Amino acid sequence: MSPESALDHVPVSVTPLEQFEQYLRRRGRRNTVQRRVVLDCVFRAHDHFDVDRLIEKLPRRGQPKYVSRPTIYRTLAEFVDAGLLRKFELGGRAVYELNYGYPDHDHLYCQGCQSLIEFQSDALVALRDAVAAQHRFRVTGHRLMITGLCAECQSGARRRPRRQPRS
Amino acid sequence: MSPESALDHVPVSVTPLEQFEQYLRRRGRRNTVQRRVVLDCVFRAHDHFDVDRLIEKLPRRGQPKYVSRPTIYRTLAEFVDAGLLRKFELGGRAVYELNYGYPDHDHLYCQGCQSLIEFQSDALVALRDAVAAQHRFRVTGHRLMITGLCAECQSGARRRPRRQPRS
DNA sequence: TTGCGTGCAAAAGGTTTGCATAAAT
DNA sequence: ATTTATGCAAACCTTTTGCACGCAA
Repeated sequence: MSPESALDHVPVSVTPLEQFEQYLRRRGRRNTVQRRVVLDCVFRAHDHFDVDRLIEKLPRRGQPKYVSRPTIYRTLAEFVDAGLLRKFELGGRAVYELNYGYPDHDHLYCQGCQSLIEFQSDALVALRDAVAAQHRFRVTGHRLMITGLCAECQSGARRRPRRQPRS
Repeated sequence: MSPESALDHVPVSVTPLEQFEQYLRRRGRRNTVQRRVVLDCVFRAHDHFDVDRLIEKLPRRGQPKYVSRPTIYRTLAEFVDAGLLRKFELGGRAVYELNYGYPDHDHLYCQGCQSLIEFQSDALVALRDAVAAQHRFRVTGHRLMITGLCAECQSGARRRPRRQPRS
C-alpha cells in the first residue's frame, strides 16, 4: 500500500448529506428542512424506488415533516443533478436508485415479481464502448435491462405481485 | 440445400398483412378498414416512430380513411401482440419499431438530435445470457440503450432538434 | 431584507376506458 | 343477427408549472 492510499480508502469520508450540502452551497441554494427530510429517507434503506414508494415512507399531509409531491419531484431531480441518485424509467414510471459510491450497474427485471436484480459487468462496458467507437459515437452512459423470470418465479407461481405497470 | 429449405427460404412469403390477418383469424377478430390503414402506414417506410409521428402520416379527422387516436393505440398494441412491432419507452413516450423479419437489435440514442441508431451484437446477447445464467434468471428479452452524442452532433451544434423529452 | 423554496391547485402530456353506434362476420 | 370495433369524450396517471406565501441566509 502506498502512503496516499490511506486517504483514498477512508471508507465514507463524505456522506450523501455532506455531498449534497456542498452541491447546494456551490450554487448558492438553500439547505431546507424538506431537502433534508427527503435525503434522509432516500438514504436510509432504499435501493431503488419510485416516487410513490418514497412517499409511503414520508410523513403524510398535516404531519410534522410533511413534504409535498411537487417538492419531492423537484428534490429528486436535484439529487440526480448532484450525482447522488440515478433515474430511469420502467413501465411508464420514473425509478430512482442510489448512485452514492456505487459502481455503475445494470438490471435484471423479473416480470413475475417486478423485482430488480443488479449486476455489474466490465465486459458490458467494454462492449458498449467498442460499439460506440464503431459508430463514432461519444458515450455518456447506457442502460441495459434484461427481462425475464427470476429463479424464484420460475419455480412455483408468481409471488409478491406489486403493481401492474401501465405498458 | 435440403428439399424443405426451398420453402423456408422463400424470402417474404408471409407479408405483415398476411401475418396479421392470420393473427386476427386465429382469435376470431375482425379485419377492419382501420387496422388495414394503420398497418399499411406502419409498414410503408417507418423504422421506429412514436404515436404522434404516425398520426402525422395518417388522414386527419374528417378525411376518408381517418383512424381515431384510441383506435391507433389499440391497434399498435395488437401489432405488438402479433409480433409485428416491438415497443419501448423513451423520454416518457412509447416508441415502436418494426419486428418483421428483423434480427433483434439495440440502439444508440443521440441526446443532441434525438436520433436512434441501430446496432446488432451477438456478443451482447452472449454476455446477456451469461449474466442471466449466473443469476439463474430465464431471459425473455433485453433492451440496451447507449446514450451520448452521434458523430454529427459532436462536430458543430445540435441539428434537427425534434421535441424535448419530458425527463 | 432579499430572494429562493414551498405548498396548493391546476395544467400538461401521454395513454386508457366507458359507452352508444357502426360495421364485420 | 350477433358481436366485435370504432369514435367520442372523458378519465387516468404521472409529472410539471404558476403563483402567493414562508423561510433561509
